[in-house]
Amino acid sequence: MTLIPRHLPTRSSLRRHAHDTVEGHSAEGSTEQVVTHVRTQIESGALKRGDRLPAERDLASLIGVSRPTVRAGLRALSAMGVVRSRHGSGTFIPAGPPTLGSEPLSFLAALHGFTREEMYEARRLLEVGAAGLAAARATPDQLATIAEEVASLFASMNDPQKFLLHDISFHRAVAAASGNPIVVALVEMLSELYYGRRRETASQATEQNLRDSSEMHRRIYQAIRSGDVGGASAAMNEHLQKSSAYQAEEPSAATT
Amino acid sequence: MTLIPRHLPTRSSLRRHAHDTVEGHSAEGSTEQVVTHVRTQIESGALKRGDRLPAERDLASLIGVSRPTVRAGLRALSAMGVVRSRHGSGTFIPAGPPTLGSEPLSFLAALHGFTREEMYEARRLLEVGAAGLAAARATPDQLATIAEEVASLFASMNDPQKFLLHDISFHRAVAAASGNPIVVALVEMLSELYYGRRRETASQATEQNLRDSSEMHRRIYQAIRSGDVGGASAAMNEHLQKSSAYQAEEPSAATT
DNA sequence: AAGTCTTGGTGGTTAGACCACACTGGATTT
DNA sequence: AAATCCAGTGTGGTCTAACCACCAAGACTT
Repeated sequence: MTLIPRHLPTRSSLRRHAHDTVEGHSAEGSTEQVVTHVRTQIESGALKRGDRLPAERDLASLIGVSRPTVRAGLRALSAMGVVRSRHGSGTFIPAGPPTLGSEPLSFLAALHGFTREEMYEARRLLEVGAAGLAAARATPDQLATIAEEVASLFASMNDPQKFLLHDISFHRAVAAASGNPIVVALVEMLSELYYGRRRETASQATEQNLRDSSEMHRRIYQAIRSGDVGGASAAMNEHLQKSSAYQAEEPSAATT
Repeated sequence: MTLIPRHLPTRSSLRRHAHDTVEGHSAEGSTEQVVTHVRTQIESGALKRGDRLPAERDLASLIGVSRPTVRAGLRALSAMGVVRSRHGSGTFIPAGPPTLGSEPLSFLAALHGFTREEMYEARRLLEVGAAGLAAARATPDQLATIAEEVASLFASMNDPQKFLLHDISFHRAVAAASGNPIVVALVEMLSELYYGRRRETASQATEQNLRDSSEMHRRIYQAIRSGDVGGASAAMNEHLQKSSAYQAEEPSAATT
């Protein structure tokens, strides 16, 4: 038996042990405690959209962990979009519409080699349904937003990059008109992923492509406006399938 | 004028300045450098699924930041599911199928008060299409997996919790049969969100509910097996709409 | 009264140290 | 000789202490 024990209990380890005993959560890391704390505060209504979290130093003493640990938890929450830190001002819960962020999906795409066809297909499943819901529920304001984007599409047929931006905006507007915030978040996530990829090759689109695309967008809008659920779904379906087919024939299609 | 300048340029600030000059990335925080570094390594193929990242200390000296900063970046990547750290072993890129994780969506649900109907609707849009794809593409193995889950559903009609687990597994299996990894990831994300909520109220389901549900699952399977795209979609649509309606009539429905 | 400057509080980063865990390979034991 | 044990080494996890950069609001000056 050695005379000098290798692992003396330190202040921190004792504190940790006390926590385990009190909370009963088996093996919850200190960092997880921070995330759990914030989640609890949110679920209990103590933290709402737009609220500011306590300062990191205060959170540290409040939860009973060190500041770096608090920072680790907040960094994780920040990566999930739950929280957003502003240097010098504090850490806030974003107030805007629910958004998921496309970064995780973007990493997944790079790691698993998602193809353009798979991306279009996923968008198709989701947006065909979204267009149908929009046809049934769109408010006049939402219809106006969609109509504006259609107009912008026709107006930017000479600028593929600008066209792409309005293309995305159109699909977002349709999703918003579905009235379902989850659908909005999902469509936005996929749209951003698509935009990040398409941006590099958008200039390959011919003006004829853009003209046809504008026309298809217009048909989608008209179906939504007239409350034609089946027609809106069918038009969206046709649009996304044809767009995918167009891009498959572009020169750079082989690089995938 | 004070004799002692308050802000002397330090080594770190000088180094930071050099970075800005060299890279040209305006105002990219040190932590972002870590994320960007990993992303670059992934996109260049230097890091693949299952690979192990360099040790944090090595990454720190490699990128030119401190270890806590490296840890912050890795923590963010970990929250996005890009990376997973195992105490004592190292930091790895998960090797399994592409997954998004439902935690961000769960936070969003708590913050924005997503309703059960909205969750069911989002699932419906996605899974109706997924069922159609499955009918067109399912391999014999995938069909077998779906059939097994149907059998398990019938076998666990007396245990609502068990039934719920097989219910989720069934829908995951259908999504997997769609052959589209993005769809799989999205369906899984929504399914986990649904499971986390339904778990608490699953016991309220009557045996008649579970019997009907099993029967609907069976019909979905049969449509997929016979390659009936429209039938599979319609069956899935009916199933999710009826399930949503069932739950709306349960006693605890008012708590939402 | 308007502009400017100081001041306090906040997140961002660094440094060094130590602990807890996992794997590996040699020493010990059987 | 084989099985077992155990210490070493490397890894992520946490802590302490300190400083920097930024922001907003109050105090000061003009």
